[in-house]
Amino acid sequence: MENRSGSVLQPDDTSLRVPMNKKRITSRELAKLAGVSSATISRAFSPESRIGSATRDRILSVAREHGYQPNAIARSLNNQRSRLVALVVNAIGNPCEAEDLQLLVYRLQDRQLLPILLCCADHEDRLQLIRLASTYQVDHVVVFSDTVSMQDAVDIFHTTRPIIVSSEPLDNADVSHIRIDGSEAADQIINKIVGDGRRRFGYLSGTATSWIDKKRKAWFADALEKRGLTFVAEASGDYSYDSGFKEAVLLLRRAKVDAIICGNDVMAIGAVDAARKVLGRRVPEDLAIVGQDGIAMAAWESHDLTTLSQDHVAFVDSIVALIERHEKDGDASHGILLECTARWGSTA
Amino acid sequence: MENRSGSVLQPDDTSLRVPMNKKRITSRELAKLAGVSSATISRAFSPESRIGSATRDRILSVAREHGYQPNAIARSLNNQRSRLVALVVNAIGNPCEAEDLQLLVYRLQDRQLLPILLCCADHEDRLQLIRLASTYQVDHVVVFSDTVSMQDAVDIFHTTRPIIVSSEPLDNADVSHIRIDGSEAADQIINKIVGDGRRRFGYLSGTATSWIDKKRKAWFADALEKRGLTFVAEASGDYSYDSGFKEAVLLLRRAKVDAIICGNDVMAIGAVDAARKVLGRRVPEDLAIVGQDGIAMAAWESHDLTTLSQDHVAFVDSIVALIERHEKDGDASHGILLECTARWGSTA
DNA sequence: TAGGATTGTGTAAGCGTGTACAATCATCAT
DNA sequence: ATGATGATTGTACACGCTTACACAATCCTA
Repeated sequence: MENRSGSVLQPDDTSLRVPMNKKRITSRELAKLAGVSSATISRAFSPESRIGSATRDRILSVAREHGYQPNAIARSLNNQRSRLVALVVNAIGNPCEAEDLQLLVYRLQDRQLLPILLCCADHEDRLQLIRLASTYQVDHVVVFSDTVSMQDAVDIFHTTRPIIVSSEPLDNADVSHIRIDGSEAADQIINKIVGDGRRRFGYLSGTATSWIDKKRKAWFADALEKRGLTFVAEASGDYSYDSGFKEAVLLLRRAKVDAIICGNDVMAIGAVDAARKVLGRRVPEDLAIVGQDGIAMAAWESHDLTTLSQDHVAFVDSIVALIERHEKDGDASHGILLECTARWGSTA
Repeated sequence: MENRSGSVLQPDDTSLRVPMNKKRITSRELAKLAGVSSATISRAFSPESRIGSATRDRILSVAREHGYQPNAIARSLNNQRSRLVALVVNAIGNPCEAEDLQLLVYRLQDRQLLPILLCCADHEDRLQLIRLASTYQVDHVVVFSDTVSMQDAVDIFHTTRPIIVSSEPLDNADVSHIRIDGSEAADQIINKIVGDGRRRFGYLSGTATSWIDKKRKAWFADALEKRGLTFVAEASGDYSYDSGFKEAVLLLRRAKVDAIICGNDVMAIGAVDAARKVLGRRVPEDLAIVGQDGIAMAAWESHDLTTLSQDHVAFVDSIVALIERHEKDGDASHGILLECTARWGSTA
């Protein structure tokens, strides 16, 4: 406590701004300053409250002068409403999740909701992490990550109905969910590729623990089966470019395929690079490659990927719609179904 | 395939788990159940407290049984410590920010700190948004976005010393900052390109409101000047691929240049694509292109970009270090300087 | 065995809000 | 003129937790 340094010892430096290190002022102190009770302060800051408009103006002016803002923590404790939303995500390094997240955050901000971000991918104890977030009494939870089970989410957030993104039809009454279905689009894609005369398909899947990945694979497997075909080679990466690149090299070296379906776009881009630069195969002439997600990057000239694409705007709209319905009637659980579409590039 | 669920109530579905919609139990209620006072409950959950280990075990067991977790909002109100960190970002759609953010979030989570994410780019009233976050009594603020001024950050977070990322040397005692300097690396890059015989440089800058962008340009302009050169053409985008693509086309059509420096990697990739696909110029033979950021994608085979790269790990380490120093001694403000490095690809 | 130190627990007072209820006051119809 | 009415504001408590303080029980030392 002896060797304090910095601006503390400069009482002269009083600019017009609120000085740093000044303890935050409370509503009771502001009440003194404005000559009213703290209840009136509170009313001045909640638009629905009945309060004389002259009083309100005066209070707001004094508040501005002293840099007062109501303490959201105290308000949350009282209200039983925190205006916080937990977003449980695998990792935002993946462009697909980053793009969706970006959109969602904007939409939440517009509604004065603040997102708490939880990244599960590299966290050894996901549940502990999510449990921590749940103690902040978040108003809503959106689970993007398929590495945390729906039942765990329900258990941890007793009081909040989670919004789950999945590819399975769910019948759990305790959650609302958005189901992504790409079977139709996968069928179109397979139809086109088979129509081009290709018969030997490989699948390059993402993380093994991901059950969304299994579902994605099933969409294509079903489409192949309808035509009397199956995957003749398989490999498994981790959704990263590097893994797509490496696994594609291995797969192409050990198996004769003329088409590869990849678990996501980033891996598909890696696979294209591997095929062209390492194996010297022409894409799409010698080898068709298909991604999944429909990220912006897939449409760049340098990639121009054919991909099973999700409608990102509709997706985020759905999440926001579910949040709004939960705010209205906390009781009901809802489900939304979203269909994917084929986005045609030059790689298949 | 038959699923298209609306809002369906299913009251019979009672599993063995903690039932949904059960109101969260409080410490006082748990105290009754465990036959102790609520103070003892609190002690059981704070490791430093003096409490009999038998009592603690019993309480923790009863707590688990009833799904009790201390309410972090109430705890924060009491402690004056929320364990929340505000991350003020432009947009996470940009891979550079997404990668840094990803790393940082992991590091915060390891320290039991929870990030509140604020995206400023498309938000009309940034300050209002940030003000909202400040009411949550966040323990720390990290400002990545150069669209919000340092002084605004200080004003809004009176009580918290913001951590600012900038490219200017700051002498504001109220903030800690991390300064990114790329002048040395820019000089190396220019040296190499000039050594290759190129003399006509163009600059493709990012968002006009960004002053980091100005600084980046200055690094290269200075390096050119040292060699008696200047930028002979300029254009301005918004850090996106599309803008990089479009502006590069325009720039290349109206000016004769043999090298383009871009404000970030994503724009550089767009410029490369434009040069090759639209203008039919060979990169790097006819035209050198350089990016900035050093995102993972820049190193992909399909791009193999030469770029002025930041050390992302060191960057995030610095932020974490500043946070830890602030936790230790809230009084002092600190500064950290990070040098960029040149990362050589095949585009220059 | 006494007296102090140590340990474990309860009591009560906040932390900064929102809000039900009471109180005040001006307005207005009778 | 008077009581009813509605608009404002103050008072007091609750939200769920932590912690200073008090107090009882146990332990140690001489």
